[in-house]
Amino acid sequence: MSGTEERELVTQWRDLMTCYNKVACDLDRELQDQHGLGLSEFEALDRLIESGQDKLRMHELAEGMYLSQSAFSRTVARLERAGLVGRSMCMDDRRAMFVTATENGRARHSEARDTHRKVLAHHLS
Amino acid sequence: MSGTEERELVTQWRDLMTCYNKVACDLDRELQDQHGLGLSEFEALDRLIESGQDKLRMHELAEGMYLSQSAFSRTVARLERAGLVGRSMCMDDRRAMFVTATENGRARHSEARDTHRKVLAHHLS
DNA sequence: GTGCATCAGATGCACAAGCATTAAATGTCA
DNA sequence: TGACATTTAATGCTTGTGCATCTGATGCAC
Repeated sequence: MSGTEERELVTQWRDLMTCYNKVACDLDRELQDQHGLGLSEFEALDRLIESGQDKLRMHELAEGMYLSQSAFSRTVARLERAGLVGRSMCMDDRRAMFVTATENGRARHSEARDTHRKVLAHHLS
Repeated sequence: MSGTEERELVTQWRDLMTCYNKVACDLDRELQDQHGLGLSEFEALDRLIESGQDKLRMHELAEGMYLSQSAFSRTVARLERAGLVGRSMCMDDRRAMFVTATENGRARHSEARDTHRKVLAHHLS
């Protein structure tokens, strides 16, 4: 790997970090201030509702998310504590838990969605 | 904003999150395991050494970094505790602190650099 | 000079993250 | 059936982060 290639790689990575952190930070602040939702909370809620499914297993919802298993588990716990999702047993596999959006959850998501899209539009191309 | 545009925006953002978190997590783990350096620690050390300057003010070094002021302050404190950088008063402006890489700091950076570049090359185009 | 805004950096605090571990249910194979 | 590995999700623990605040030093206007 040449020195020039290295430099480009590092520059690319730094740009990525800067961009990600700017957006994530701004997004988190806006969602928190205006809707009382953290970034990962919104993300989980968003994916749950947009899946079109009434209920999803934890594992299915976690799929494709950027969080570790433990962080995800706690995120859903926070959403549940806030009354935005409900959890129920899965009878087919009693290890698994179903997650469902509550009415409050859908309402909150609907409100927060605009903020989310607006911040993204502002930062990304 | 049309629905299609929205979808693209969200997809773009999710890809960015996924990519960033994969790289950051992997990078942090490798740097930590192999060299006892956290991601931000390496980043600060890297920028300090690559600046070509013998010493930099905290503020100058923080410039362009993705961290908040407090997080950056603590990062340098950790580096100092590890003996990788030194801090000294700036006589021109006694509010400011100079940061300098120590011999140990340069050595550690030199070792870690390869790991860093390798992980980046593996993940980024 | 005095007063006041501003700036550099450190710190108290609350919280979300990852790692390792745990508990219980399920799968597998003899 | 019984023993053992695997999977699903939760939890104890430590640590890094951002926000707000604090302490000093500097700049500026009067």
